Amino acid sequence: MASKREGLLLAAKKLLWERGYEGTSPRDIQDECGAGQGSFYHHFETKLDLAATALGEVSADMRDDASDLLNSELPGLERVALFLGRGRDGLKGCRMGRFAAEASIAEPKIRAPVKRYFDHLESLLTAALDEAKQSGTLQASVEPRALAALLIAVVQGGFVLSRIHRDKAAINRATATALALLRSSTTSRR
Amino acid sequence: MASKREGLLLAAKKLLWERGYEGTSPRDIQDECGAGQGSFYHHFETKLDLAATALGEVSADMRDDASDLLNSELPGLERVALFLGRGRDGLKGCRMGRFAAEASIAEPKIRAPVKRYFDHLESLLTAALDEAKQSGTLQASVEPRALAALLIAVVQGGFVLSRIHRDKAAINRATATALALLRSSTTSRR
DNA sequence: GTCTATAACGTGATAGAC
DNA sequence: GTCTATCACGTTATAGAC
Repeated sequence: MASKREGLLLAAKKLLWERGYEGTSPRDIQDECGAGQGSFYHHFETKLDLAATALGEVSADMRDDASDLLNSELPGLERVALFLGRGRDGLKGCRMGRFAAEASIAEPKIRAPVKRYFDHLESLLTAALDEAKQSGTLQASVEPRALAALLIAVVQGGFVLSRIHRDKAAINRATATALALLRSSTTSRR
Repeated sequence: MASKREGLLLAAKKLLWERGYEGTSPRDIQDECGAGQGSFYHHFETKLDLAATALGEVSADMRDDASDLLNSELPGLERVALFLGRGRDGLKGCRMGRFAAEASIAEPKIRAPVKRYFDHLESLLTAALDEAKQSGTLQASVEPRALAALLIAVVQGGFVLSRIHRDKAAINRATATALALLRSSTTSRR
């Protein structure tokens, strides 16, 4: 029933990830999934409308993934280690962060799902770091919220490094170094 | 004499910073500096050619700035502190790093000046961190080169945070936190 | 719901006058 | 060197048939 609609959404998610909003035309999306102009504009009012729907779904999926990873029973710092240590392909870019440099980020419909993801991630990391601080694993001088933002920046900047150096692992070295630094500023060292 | 040529270059530098390569048309550049099509294609073969020239100059300027900042007489860690602590307007984006997410980064003429800047910056930071390690200010467990890449990632990711949260100071909080973390993992604490 | 045809506009570049 | 006119093509969308 909603076959073409789902196809268009799937194609949009793929191309928005690979090329961003400005780099993806309605025509590209149609060709990707074998739909015509009619299907596109029957199911979605504009390109922006389709992109907003697609990004809303991607944002929700990514928030769920982050929750699964950061809400475990493990100690706070180990949950953060899991987040930093999960392998990433730096050449693909972040499906949310890639829009930061685009003009399209000025569009509320684009920015909303993106910001919602980052706010959610920051909350999860802050909670984990706060727990680490309470338990004495982390130094008292660091503020969990500021530290959470820093770690998110490392991941986003890691994507930049990977793309520039054409080295998909550069981002993983950056996150590993961040974790090492975090652990080295830890109170309990046995 | 080379008045229009210089005007075109200046306009290109400005617009490439604000809108990126794909977001800037030859027409935009002409209008920005009051030149016609003729001037554009007399002085530059293509849009890519003009962009490469403009980015080459911006890259050189930025490398010089970085050298001035990081080659002082100060102790290694203090030079790094100067780099991290220099205020940035996170909403403007990095004139080199902003191309990382664009398809244009695949063009050798675009990528070359960008990569050259990041390589230079990494060398300068590595040297400063190496000195800090030699003098015992920094822990022996951290590798200067990996740490340098991490700090560059923090700055680039800081731009992403600022743009997404519409908070030009978000990047400065990220770099300040990175410096605090670096200092807290330091050996000599008086 | 899905298709093809078409339109209005912008892009990147060329031609040729001055 | 600089200008205006023009071009082939792509983009975002609308119209109307099936």
